[in-house]
Amino acid sequence: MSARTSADPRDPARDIPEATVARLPVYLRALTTLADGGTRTCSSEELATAAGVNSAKLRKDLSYLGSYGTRGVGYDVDYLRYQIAREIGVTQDWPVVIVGIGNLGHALANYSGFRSRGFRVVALLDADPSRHQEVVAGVDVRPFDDLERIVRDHGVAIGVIATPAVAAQDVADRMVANGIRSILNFAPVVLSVPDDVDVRKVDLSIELQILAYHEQRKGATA
Amino acid sequence: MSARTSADPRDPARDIPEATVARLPVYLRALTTLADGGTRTCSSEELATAAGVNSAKLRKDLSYLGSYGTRGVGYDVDYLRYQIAREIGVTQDWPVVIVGIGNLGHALANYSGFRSRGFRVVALLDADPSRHQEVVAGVDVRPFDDLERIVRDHGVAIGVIATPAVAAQDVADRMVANGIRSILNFAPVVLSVPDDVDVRKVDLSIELQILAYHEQRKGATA
DNA sequence: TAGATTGTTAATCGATTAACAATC
DNA sequence: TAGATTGTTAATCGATTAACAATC
Repeated sequence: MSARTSADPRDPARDIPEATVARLPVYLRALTTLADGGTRTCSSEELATAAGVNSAKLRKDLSYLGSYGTRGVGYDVDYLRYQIAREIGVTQDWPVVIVGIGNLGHALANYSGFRSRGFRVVALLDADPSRHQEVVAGVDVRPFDDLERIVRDHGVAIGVIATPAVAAQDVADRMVANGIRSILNFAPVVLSVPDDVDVRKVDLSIELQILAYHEQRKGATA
Repeated sequence: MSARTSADPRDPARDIPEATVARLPVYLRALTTLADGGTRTCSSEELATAAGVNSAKLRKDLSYLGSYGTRGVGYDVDYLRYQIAREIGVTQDWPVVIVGIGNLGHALANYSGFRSRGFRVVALLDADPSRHQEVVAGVDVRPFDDLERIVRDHGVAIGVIATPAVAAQDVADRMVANGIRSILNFAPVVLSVPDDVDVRKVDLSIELQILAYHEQRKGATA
């Protein structure tokens, strides 16, 4: 009778399928857009359209969280939004550290979407001493060696790697050594980390290559 | 006897599973790293490790392309690299246009990984006239209205959207109107486009939210 | 030949979808 | 009650994996 296999959707230890987890932030954003537009209630059909999925998938996904709609009526936008935010964990504030303040690091530090969605950039780290005078997006750029102190002082659990490829594994090792167990990696390398560390990667040129593959095939059949 | 359902892996019109297509660029990068390090031949086990997958999945993926290994020996690194590059379509050069030259647009324009992987940024477009004097990464920033001419002159098939969310749908509509059928979207909105247009999205805060979900659960069970 | 490693098969697992009973 | 819409079921589809025959 492990908590991991509980069938009760309100059990916080049950597993939500990965594909569903990846879509919850999309639903959250769609609900926020609806709320900003003055919508108080919506059907699964409306929300699905706003999120770019079909309504069967949306309802199936929401069923893993619990039963937050009303049959014959639909969903209360604010209520559902809160439930999803709570499920994801963005009702609390997540301190984040960004390592590597090149063009991409700058863009990330300035990205307002982080703050508005529950993330707070508490430090920007760079190995280059000539950058340690800079202030980016109101945050001081600090030496990479400050990582340990910053993780401890702010309780950082999420690290973002925006360094060149050659530095990324070292940065990841140091993050892991300091207790960070969730890493968002923009460097084009496969990071090797312990099993209990989560790495998500964003690789711009991989995305373009996937598009190129399909584009090439469109040309061939057209 | 449709070409779409051909079983011959060398038939260029057959379908490769999406999950496999998304991993081919990873294999390509791993092979390039191996080649740069002087490796001439590798086993599926070595390549799989370098790419961060298991060897059964790697071999299954490669089997969709053809039979490019030698039993008992492994794969010739350069040969396999060429075959994957050809399959993806990055043996040719893809002209790309980037719209929206904020922090992220700058980072994308300066990203050397595009050029080295078969993509060439032919134009940077921005709606803000005060930016039209700028030169970023050796490319002039032009008015958004130049899109039609640039797509025509350079044969652009891939567009990158790095504008604020409110502008993204308009930009997508204009791209589609000008014949672009592959879009990489960094704006946090669901784009609505015709069926024959491919959209891939990169959403930084969604990636962080997925990490936050898992991080929250780690805390609960630890 | 003996050892090594690919390419393929078949079983399993997870995700998607349509349909509809439950119920507001 | 009649109409609308959710939450769930069950079928289908696609992806992963282990095992191994083929073959260098």
